[in-house]
Amino acid sequence: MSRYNARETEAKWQSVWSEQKTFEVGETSDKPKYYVLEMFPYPSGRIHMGHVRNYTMGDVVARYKKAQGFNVLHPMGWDAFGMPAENAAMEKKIHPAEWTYSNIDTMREQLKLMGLSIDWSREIATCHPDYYHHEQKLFLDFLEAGLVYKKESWVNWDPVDQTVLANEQVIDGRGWRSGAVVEKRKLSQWFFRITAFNEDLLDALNDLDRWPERVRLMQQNWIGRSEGARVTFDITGGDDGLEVYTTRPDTLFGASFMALSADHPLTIKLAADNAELSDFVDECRRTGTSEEAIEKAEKLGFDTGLKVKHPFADLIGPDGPRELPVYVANFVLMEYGTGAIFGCPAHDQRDLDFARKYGLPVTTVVAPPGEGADHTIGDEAYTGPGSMVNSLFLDGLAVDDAKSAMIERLRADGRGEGTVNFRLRDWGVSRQRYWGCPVPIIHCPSCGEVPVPQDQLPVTLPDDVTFDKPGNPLQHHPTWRHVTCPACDTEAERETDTMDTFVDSSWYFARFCSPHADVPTERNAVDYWLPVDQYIGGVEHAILHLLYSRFFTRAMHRTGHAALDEPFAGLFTQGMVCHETYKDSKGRWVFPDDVRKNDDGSAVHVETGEAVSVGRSESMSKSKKNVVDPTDIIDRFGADTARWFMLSDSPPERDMEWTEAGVSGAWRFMQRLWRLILSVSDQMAAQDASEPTEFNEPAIALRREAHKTIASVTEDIERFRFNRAVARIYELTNYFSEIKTFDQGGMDWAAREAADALIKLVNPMMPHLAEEMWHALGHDTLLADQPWPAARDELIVENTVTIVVQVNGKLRAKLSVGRDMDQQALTDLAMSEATVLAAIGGKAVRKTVVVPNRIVNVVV
RNA sequence: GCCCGCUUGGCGGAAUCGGUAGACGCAACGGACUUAAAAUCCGUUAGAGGAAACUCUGUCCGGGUUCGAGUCCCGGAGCGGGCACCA
Repeated sequence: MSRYNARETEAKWQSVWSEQKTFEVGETSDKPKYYVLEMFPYPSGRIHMGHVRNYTMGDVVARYKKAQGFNVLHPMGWDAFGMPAENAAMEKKIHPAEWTYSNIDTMREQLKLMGLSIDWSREIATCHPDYYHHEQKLFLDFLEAGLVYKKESWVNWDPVDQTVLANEQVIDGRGWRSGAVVEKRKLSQWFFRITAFNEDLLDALNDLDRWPERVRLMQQNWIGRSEGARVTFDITGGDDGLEVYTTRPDTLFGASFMALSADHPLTIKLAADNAELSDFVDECRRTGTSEEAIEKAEKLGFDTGLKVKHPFADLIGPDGPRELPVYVANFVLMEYGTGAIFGCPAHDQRDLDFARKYGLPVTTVVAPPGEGADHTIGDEAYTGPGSMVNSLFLDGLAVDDAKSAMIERLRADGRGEGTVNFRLRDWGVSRQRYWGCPVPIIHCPSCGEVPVPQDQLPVTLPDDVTFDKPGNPLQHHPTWRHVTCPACDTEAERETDTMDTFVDSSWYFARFCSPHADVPTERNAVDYWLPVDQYIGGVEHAILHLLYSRFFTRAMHRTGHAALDEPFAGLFTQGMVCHETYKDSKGRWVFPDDVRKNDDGSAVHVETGEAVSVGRSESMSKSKKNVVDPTDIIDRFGADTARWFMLSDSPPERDMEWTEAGVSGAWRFMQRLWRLILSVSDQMAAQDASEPTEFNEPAIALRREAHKTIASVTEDIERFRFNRAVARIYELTNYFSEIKTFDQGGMDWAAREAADALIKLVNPMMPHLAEEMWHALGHDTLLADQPWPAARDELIVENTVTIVVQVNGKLRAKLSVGRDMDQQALTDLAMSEATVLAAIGGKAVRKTVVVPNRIVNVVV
């Protein structure tokens, strides 16, 4: 019997699908639409196993939904702007565009080897002017709608590379590339007003019922809504008021100091003629922003000498906090709240540490249950519930009641109000880089910031750039930025900042609906396809990309480019692909390909024969060399083997381990299934034979197995339990393999039915093999166009059931009886079993619990 | 520090309405076929006792609810993830 030749067969069906445009779709179908999308790849060079896992899952869903009768959109594109292309330009002297497009060509070919059901006619690359043209249009529309603005802000500045760095690119206070100590600089930056939607972005999370709970929680925390109050303190001997934000207005009578951010306007004003304070402010700014730096940084304050009056000073006795000293403190952030706080040491740990350090009073205002006004605070602030003390009109109230009472009183006195505060900040998108979408703005000395007129879009990147000096090549370009002002026709300059690459990926799912349109989105197409019904990708994008996309969709809605707010109706976050790690005796990482495992589990280097130590399994990464090249696997075993293994064993949301043994297991199954279909094919009924009226027992049993499998695989795919679906398919295959003859009592017909069903169930996972088997059984249709099989419930019901007999909850016997047996008869039968009687041991039966068709539990 | 998740054989994992723990796969072991190997096929495989029928113990640990708990509740440990000078 001939072995299944994956390489030839896969190439054959891939070209058939391509020639017949099997997966190309339009908007005019009668079928309901279904949009399946996997996060598009960055063209880094070659595809990796993470891509294979991601796109296999998406393809299972896409092929399954197509079989279920949906008009399925399943597109692919390239997230093609970004730093690595510029790094390659600097290191390898190759133009970013050339590097990127050549990577795209390589990766497209690799992806095509996987046999994905993708509509390649919709392919896009974000670095192509056809794409970023429309991104610039969106930017200008958002600008007009007030959703884009420019402001000065503090950024991480790398003085060597002369660029702004994202927080993630600052490691231990140093630039990740240059190693230079990062400075904080105030720069003019473009921002997207994501905070315009903060309440809605938070509330709408509740309706995303097909998103993982975890991701919704992460976004919720990121948006960070808190309820509190703004309170104004008057500066003693001045006209100005200082406003603070607090979530604990109830503790206002426990206040003992006020602290300002180093970047607070008042701080800056004071520092102007106070050298000591000015030095302190500089010191604060030098403090690293890394987690570690913050952890280690001492809480420092600088006493400005200023005092503020407590809002209720008139009510407070001479011993109370009528006046508070004003400090500048290194732990107060200008970006959160108002950049100023009042400190209540008794009920906030950080305030307590600060108060102890600077000898400030600590007054208890919340007494823990059972304690009174004389309760004293030691080294630990009390943050629990209790009743108010030392707080005049709040005394005796519980914390929550005191909060509302205080807010009400502040409002009545005009001293403050209850407010909601968000942690979420506007999205700074300016990057001083070449390989990104140019911001379509012209700076005119007389007109200010002028949008590039529609008919001058796109603002394209110049090709002739150099990367031989630090900074933004667009700045160094001799002519590119010199233009005339569209408004007044005098000399002006282009904006040389480009946009954060997260902007590119914030709307690509919409562009896929009408990828060749001369506007950002064709409304009939986006209205038809969006939202994405199933989005699949790594959990590492749980916050940024997914939040930005949710913002963008709202902004596109507001500017008329779409008619919905939520881009992704369903989201699935997949786990990573892991592999064992290997190191040689010198501690250098070794590729799995260079390792040979011995039977005892030890490992040696293939070439040198030197012993290699086996480390724990970690997510595949180039730096640890624990990577396996997907095309290598596809070349040796076929794409179907790789796909099948990806789906086997591990639940898709969890990390999986890639093993050679697992791959060969998948390959063996592929061969086994092929042999099974060939061996039974000549015993099957003809394709068009009508269903017999009678079936013998083996035929009924085979049909039951087949229909049970159809039902559970369908359910498993619907619920993203691919590992279970795989197990069910193994079971049916095993069952099928044990039957030796198919020639009587309707068995030939049942065999045809079961084989067709099995092939259709396997199709989303191993489409090439399935297509080949389909044709081997004499079908002349394309399996990719065939409907999903329907499970017939009446064939699944079993007439015989197994009843478990327990005594005091312990298994003692199993009975095989007819379905729906009378409870008393069942109990009698159970009580006649020797093992049951032995377990009862002559004791009196207290009661018997009977669960129909399942269990009898005798309690003694 | 706050929030969230996970913990089941040698391994990945099934069992999620509270009702047979270990489906399915991998690995291992034994056997058949073969001059031999590969491939394939058959069998065993949670632990302990027993010739066997069977019995006992078992789902991270300690309690609890229940006729019955991997599953529900309380407390704890370990691992992983998110957020964090957030006022």
